Amino acid sequence: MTAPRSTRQRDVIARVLETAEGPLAVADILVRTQADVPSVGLATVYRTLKLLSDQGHVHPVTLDGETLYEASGRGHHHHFLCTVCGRVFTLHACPVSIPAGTVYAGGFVVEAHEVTLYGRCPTCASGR
Amino acid sequence: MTAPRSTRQRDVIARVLETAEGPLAVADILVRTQADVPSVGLATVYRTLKLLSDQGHVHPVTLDGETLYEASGRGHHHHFLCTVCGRVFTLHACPVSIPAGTVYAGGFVVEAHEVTLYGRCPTCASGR
DNA sequence: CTCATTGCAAAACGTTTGCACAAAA
DNA sequence: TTTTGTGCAAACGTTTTGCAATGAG
Repeated sequence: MTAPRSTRQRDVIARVLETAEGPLAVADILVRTQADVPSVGLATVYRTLKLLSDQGHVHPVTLDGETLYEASGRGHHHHFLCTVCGRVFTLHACPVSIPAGTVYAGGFVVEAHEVTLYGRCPTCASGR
Repeated sequence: MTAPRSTRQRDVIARVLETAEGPLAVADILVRTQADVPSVGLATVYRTLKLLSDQGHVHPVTLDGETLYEASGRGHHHHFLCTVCGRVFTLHACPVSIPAGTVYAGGFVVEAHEVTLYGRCPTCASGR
């Protein structure tokens, strides 16, 4: 196999995702990348995200109609979207127990699941 | 209040959604509507979907990056996306028990939840 | 040198909007 | 008539792609 050549842009974009607290919008990824590589363009961000996705290092999360990206390999988790401030949080708790291969609801073989919770985050819930 | 005037297009689009087995893509809604009203245009479909959404008769579902629409008022349900045939199914079973108001994962007040299951639908699972 | 990667600008795609015309009241 | 709804085409924002120039080996 041919190992992809390492490039500054790719490394920076990968690190932006890896160090993020949660999933990021493309526009967000662009500005964070430009903090290190000011000349980087939008096309490169999109191309790199596709490449990293194909390699499995990153994956898209569609949340509330917005496409965000997050680093893979962080273990099983879900997302919480605060209906007040709009921020997205990563929750490592899981309210679902359906092992892969479970036959559910009359014949549906479940391989994976995704849960999105909506409500008030700790900050917004405390009235501040 | 002014009751919206009934129109053929609107009625047909609403009925398309109401009689659908699950959420539909906009392109799908267009062709199904054109079966009854061949002259209908895409803009009218979008405008009508927005109107029906604002009235609460219909709501968008973003699934796997695609925006689909389904009729409201069908009770609590979730979606199953078949990884083989790509079809979306509506499941009235719910694998989550988090009543509204539950404080979850250390301070997150949950008001609603959404679950998407991935796997093989009954047809694809039976090897046909 | 060769060849993958980049930035830019143009194209493509899904969705929205302006406007003149048609339909309903 | 007045008013609302419609179709078309243009506009819009986001994502993708063609291409010439750059950068790495």
